[in-house]
Amino acid sequence: MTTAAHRPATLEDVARLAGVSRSTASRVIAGTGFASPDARDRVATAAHRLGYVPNPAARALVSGAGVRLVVAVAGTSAAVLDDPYVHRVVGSAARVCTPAGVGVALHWLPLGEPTGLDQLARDRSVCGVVLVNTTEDLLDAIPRSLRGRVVSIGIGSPTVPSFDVDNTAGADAVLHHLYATGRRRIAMVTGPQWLPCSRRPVEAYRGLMRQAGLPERVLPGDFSAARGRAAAGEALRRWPDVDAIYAISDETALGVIAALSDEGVRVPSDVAVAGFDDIPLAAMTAPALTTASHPVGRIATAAATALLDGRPAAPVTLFPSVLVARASA
Amino acid sequence: MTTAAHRPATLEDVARLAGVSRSTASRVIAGTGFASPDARDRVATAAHRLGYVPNPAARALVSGAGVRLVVAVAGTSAAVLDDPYVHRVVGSAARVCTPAGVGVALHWLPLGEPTGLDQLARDRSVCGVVLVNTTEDLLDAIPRSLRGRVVSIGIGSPTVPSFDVDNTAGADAVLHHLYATGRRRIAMVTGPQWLPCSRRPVEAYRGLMRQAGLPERVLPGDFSAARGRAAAGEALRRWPDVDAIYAISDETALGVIAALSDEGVRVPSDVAVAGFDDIPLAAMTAPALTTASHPVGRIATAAATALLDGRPAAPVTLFPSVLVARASA
DNA sequence: CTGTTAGCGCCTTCAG
DNA sequence: CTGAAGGCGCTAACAG
Repeated sequence: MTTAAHRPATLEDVARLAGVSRSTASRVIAGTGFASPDARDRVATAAHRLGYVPNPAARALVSGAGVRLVVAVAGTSAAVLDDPYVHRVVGSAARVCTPAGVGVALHWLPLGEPTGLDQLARDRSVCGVVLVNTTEDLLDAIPRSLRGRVVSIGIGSPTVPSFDVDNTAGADAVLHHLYATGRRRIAMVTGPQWLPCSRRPVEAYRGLMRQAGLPERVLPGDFSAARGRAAAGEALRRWPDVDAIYAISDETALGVIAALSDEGVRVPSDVAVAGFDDIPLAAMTAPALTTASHPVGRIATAAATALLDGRPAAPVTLFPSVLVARASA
Repeated sequence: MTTAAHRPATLEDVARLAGVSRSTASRVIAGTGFASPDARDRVATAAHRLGYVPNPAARALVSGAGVRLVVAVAGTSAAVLDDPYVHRVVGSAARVCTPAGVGVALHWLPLGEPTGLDQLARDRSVCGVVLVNTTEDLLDAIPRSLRGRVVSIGIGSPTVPSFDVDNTAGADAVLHHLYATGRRRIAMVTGPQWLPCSRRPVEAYRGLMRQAGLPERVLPGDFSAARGRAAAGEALRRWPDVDAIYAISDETALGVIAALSDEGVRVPSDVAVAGFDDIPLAAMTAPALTTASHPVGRIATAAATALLDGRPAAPVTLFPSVLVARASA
């Protein structure tokens, strides 16, 4: 801790100063194996005085561990990597990986050609892969050698633990809220068709509409605000009596509200609008957005932690999605 | 590319299959040094057939390079690491670092005790540090051994290249817009006091107000939407004639608008509101937010790229901040 | 132009 | 309980 040595101390330096062998120093610093209290103490002191910081790269090399955790995002174009959702996942992952000496990498998995995973499987610096926007095809394409080192934020499989929000329950809660507050002409803006986890809310919607004897009005979406704007216009045109629009993303919902306002339609008196995610700004818009929460940070943290821990995770970890009733619906 | 070998191929395997030495294989794969067209070809073929992927950790170990790029964020609490702005920086950095086999780590630098940097300096797995929320104290505390491996998103120093948005010009543009559209009682909500780059807009504001003979009305802020809500109330109470509120963050501006709406104050007819950043949602709120753009992604990309390239960057790289006039002001 | 020779910093059997 | 020895996968001088 004293001198800012120009050449950072190595384990060798610590061992020499402590008057022990590298092996012993290694044991006490890694906290593995035996060491006498005396040795333990001298090594600790030496390490402290030298300001010794272990080199994760060397450590990984010898133990075959890997120094990078890869966030692999499926999508139609590399632009998915700029998505705020993806950034939240990467940020949260980086935060938990840092203390372990692991860095985070960000990969794009082009939809329909899942060979990208093969390369990751052969990269010995990769300690694990977090799949985002997981599809069935993707799960099928996971190389055997990656087994046990892959988790999914979204759907999983017998060999790939899933960390996900309870989409169905979240959608149900919002839809019930809409119904309970008197809405009967409810339109829905979906997520991307190819994304499994955006199908569940649609099923929930169709089920409830059918059950209540209400018309089904589905508009395809892509989670974007721009799509929300367009979808609102379509909804108004096709179904002038619409009294609620449920979007599967807060961004989209805000786009819907913006378009509605432009058209002179009032929210929520004329048309109620609800979203999904509860992004930080959802509480700050006018009107404040009614939505279901989606703890992205906690999910990503759990997924990354499972990988770092190494031991097999539960097949499915579901995070609750709770209704947040605000002004927009 | 053929077999998904259970044990990933090493350079040794490639060399053997190609019938050359490890060194030669290394040269053609790393693209460094000489190699006959023949050797080059055979190694390439072998590597391809084996699906060889170099191990960045081993490579870094021997070349002394480092496998992690650290995003180090100064702040009063570790909660800064959850900031959307920070996540954007990390995401963008991860994207450019990935092809280089470098992972991204995320560190919190507690304000006022800059010893965190010492530890980073001694970690041989760190190839570079991107400072976020840089303060003068932080710049002073950078260990010599880190020189040339640190860049700053924010203020810099003779030894630390700065990548930043042109705050002054951005603030000027917004303020002039406010003035040009007839606003004369302009209040401002600042960023955190300790953050150097949030001081420049304040100076711009004071300068312009003084020059125009208008009253100075400054409210301390912290970039948060919650603070925006509170600040709007204060502004209304202290200066009932206020006709514009300029916040140094879009989140804060949206908080201001929300509070104003709650109070029955109309935006922009009663009070104009402007922000700073142009976050994606700024165009989707009602009213759409007038702001100045802040290309966080490009800035972070440039900063990370400079570190990866290794060669000294320009002392200051300024990104333009352009006025985006929408409905709120 | 190519192969040989040394390690990078660390962990992990093994004898002692 | 401890030290000696070997090697993780790769690159960087060197001689040939």
